[in-house]
Amino acid sequence: MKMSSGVEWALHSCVTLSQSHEPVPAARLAELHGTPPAYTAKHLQALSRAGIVHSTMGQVGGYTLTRPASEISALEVVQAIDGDEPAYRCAEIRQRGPLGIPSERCSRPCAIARAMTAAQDAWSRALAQLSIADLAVDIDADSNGTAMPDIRRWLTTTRS
Amino acid sequence: MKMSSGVEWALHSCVTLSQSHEPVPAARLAELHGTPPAYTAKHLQALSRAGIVHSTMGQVGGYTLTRPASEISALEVVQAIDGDEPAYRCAEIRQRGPLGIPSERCSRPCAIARAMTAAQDAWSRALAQLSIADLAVDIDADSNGTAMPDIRRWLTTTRS
DNA sequence: TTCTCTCGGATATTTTCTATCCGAGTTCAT
DNA sequence: ATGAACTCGGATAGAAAATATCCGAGAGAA
Repeated sequence: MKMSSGVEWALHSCVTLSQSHEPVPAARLAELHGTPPAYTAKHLQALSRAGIVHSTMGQVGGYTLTRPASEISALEVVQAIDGDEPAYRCAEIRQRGPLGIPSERCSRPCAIARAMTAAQDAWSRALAQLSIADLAVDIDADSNGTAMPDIRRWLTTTRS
Repeated sequence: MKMSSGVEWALHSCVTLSQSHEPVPAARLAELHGTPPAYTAKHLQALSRAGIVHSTMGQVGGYTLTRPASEISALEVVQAIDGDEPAYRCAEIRQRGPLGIPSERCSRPCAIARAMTAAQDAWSRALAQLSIADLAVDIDADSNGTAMPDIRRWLTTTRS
């Protein structure tokens, strides 16, 4: 049970985008984060499909957040990249084998599946109550308030 | 982020083993659950390595639980099969790129990694407070009290 | 109108998971 | 005591998924 490495890039990208009201190209995000340009772009496309970022084509195009960073949860980003299907998928073992239970008697999910669903719900709640804006604040605090200004400055001044 | 399908087989196997004080061979568990025999055996070996089940060799050998089912958590079984390393592994993006933070300034983990760790902890807690005995009770209740007696009867009477 | 720069989906490569087989070791019956 | 049958255990192929990449389609600026 491991998460795609793209999740990390996507979350960092969203935090970066929260610092810019102008479109930021995928190649620029990849350069800032030191990640493979083409693969980073692919993950941003997933964010676009999920409605988290908006893509602008053309010469001064790039990606922008579709909503305020405080209204985008970390869970949305994770699900956009890693998929929204639960980690545990019940194969209905209880219906198989010599003691298999007929399906008409299986109205509610298996007890094991219920436990796994409850655990995943706890995981989801923890990420749902955390916004991209919260992450930006935390990252900025870790650097004594220099990280976000540095990003804003780099985005506006530096040109490849 | 998906969990190995062997987790489901392992949990069902542990519930079944909790109904027998005599060793149950891997092939028998596979037959009962309708799962691939060889692959089921491989997962039981993982449980053995984790100290959850004890293997007995020889003609009347098989697997038994090393502890009472009430003292074996679902989390232990999941970690034995799926591995105990966290789903999110921070690649330290904050240290890379033109705005990379020197490693000596990264005493605590990245804010994103902290959030992911907190989410995984919530998930782990939900599974840690659930025992194999609890699962057996729940599964039995779903069948109006017929499932566990049926398993005990099948284990003692049926012979391949 | 032309050109440059952007995103988007289709395409190879690597890694992981799934599934299987055969040998080492142990116990029971003779 | 001996032999035979049954068990687990690790090493071995095959399939699926994730990783990483490239090139074409589309939009805006000059």
